Amino acid sequence: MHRIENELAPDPTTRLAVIDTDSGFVTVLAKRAEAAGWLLRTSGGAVPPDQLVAMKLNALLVDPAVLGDEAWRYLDRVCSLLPDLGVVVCTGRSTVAQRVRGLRLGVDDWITKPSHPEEAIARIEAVTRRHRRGRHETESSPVLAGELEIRPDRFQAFVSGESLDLTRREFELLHLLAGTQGQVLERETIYQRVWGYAMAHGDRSVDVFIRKLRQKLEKRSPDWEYIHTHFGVGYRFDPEPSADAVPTAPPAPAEASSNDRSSQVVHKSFTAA
Amino acid sequence: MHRIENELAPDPTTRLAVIDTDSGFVTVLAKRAEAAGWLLRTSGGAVPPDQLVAMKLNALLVDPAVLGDEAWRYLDRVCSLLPDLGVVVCTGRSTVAQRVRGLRLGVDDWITKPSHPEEAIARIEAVTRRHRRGRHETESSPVLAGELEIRPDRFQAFVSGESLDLTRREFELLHLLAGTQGQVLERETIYQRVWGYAMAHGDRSVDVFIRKLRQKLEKRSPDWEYIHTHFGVGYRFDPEPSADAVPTAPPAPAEASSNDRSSQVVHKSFTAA
DNA sequence: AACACTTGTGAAAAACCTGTAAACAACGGT
DNA sequence: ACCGTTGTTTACAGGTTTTTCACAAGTGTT
Repeated sequence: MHRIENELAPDPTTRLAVIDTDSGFVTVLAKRAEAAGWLLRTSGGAVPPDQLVAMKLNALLVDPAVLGDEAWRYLDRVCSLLPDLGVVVCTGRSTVAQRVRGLRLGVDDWITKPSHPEEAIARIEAVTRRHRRGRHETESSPVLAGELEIRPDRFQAFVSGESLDLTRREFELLHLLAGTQGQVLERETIYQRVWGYAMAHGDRSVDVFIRKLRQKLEKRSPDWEYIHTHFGVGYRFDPEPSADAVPTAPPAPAEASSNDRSSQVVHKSFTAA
Repeated sequence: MHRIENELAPDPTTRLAVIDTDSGFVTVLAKRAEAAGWLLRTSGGAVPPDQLVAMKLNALLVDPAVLGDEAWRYLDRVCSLLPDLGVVVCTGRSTVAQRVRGLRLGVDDWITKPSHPEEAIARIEAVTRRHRRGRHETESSPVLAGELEIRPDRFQAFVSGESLDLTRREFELLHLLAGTQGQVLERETIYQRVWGYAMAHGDRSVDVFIRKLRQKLEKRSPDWEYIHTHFGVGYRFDPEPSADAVPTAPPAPAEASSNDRSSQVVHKSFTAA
């Protein structure tokens, strides 16, 4: 079919932190980043490296001016502590010597203000792109949800070790949903992210795949409900034990239980917009 | 066909090609590059992408001015064919739009003349640094998998001392797979890593080599299955004894078993479902 | 209650993927 | 230039997945 290559959000989760006090610049940047579907966090001062680790960032944009005397030391620490993080420095004036020093330290790109936000974004993209290629392509950290274990490295989901036998599309749909737990996603959004291009009007593919997913989930994990329909809107992924599940039972599949709604929330803490 | 020589060595040095006619700039750069021990090749005009492949470059510095009208097309082709190549563009004047376009295309950095050679070098370094990190080390230590012994020092695999008679490609494919045991690798990834450049759409080389590998594996190690197909995705290497293998045998192939990194024995918790 | 619209469902059709074999091209050595 | 080996391309059969479609069932509104 026709694919309307949409440049928007081919990568669902770029996590960027900005350390800068130039509010005008940051605002524009934030708008652009949001449009691209990035997760953004801004700070007006140095963020301790261990906090950066906790944020699981892909890229960091920093103006050393806000770091004061500690700037070089800070950059050095960050770069050597987080070799997988893309670091872009954005300064007012700078000398060749400074830039060379920074780049040698481990900074990936160094741009100077006034800088067009679009270019900053493009450079951050370039840096993270390179980065992603370096480290093993696929985002391979498993996701847990209800009884489910979603393993990107196998393109498959499991319940207590048993595969759901998902096809590729099914897996990608599930992975997307699980990655945005608790959020209602519209069909258009889902289609765009999973299929990679814009959904044609009247296309029911998403519904069909949701059904297939529900079937396979039901088969392996009968006592949980994962995908909820929001009439007129879309779908929401949120694992919860079925109302009609046998709480105590002789053929007790009791082992589950431990997992309750509040504990799933893990991810969302990042978007402290 | 000129080529930077000596493909045999693992080659820790940076291999850089420069496409530019600014002899002054190039000369200084060359001096600096030589001092750093880099292998350098310069050209006054576009170098066909397949020649770039043969050069096994780490980085390419190019002034689009010498490419004329073809510049964008050329950059696009090079970047998509060689996603692992660090590409730095170096122009006279340029607009934000041009730089953004370039970076989006896959260019890693874009600097403008007049540029201090030291900075150019530093940026090329930054661009290749990323890349090198991800590059899996050409380990020469033997790998054990099922009944297999894979010996990179011989470019060959053995079963109880007997060679599988793998060709070079076959060996590299097997080595890659064995090095990522348990993970599903997509064809594109496999091709990229083994062949060194991007897979053309519709290329079946990977499948064909998988079959050859399977044949040779079957011949020497009939009771094991090594390569698993994941429909719509790719292949996964995970040695496991065939279902139909003779469990007890006088010429007992029992000896294997050492390898359990990919624990087939999934922990089925007492879910008496 | 009737209506317009949205969503669930099952099955057929179309598209796609993989294993296989064989032809073809490129290369290296004699 | 010839020949065997290695790597690439192509064609096809058989199977799997994805898309499409018609209709049933459900939801919210007038």
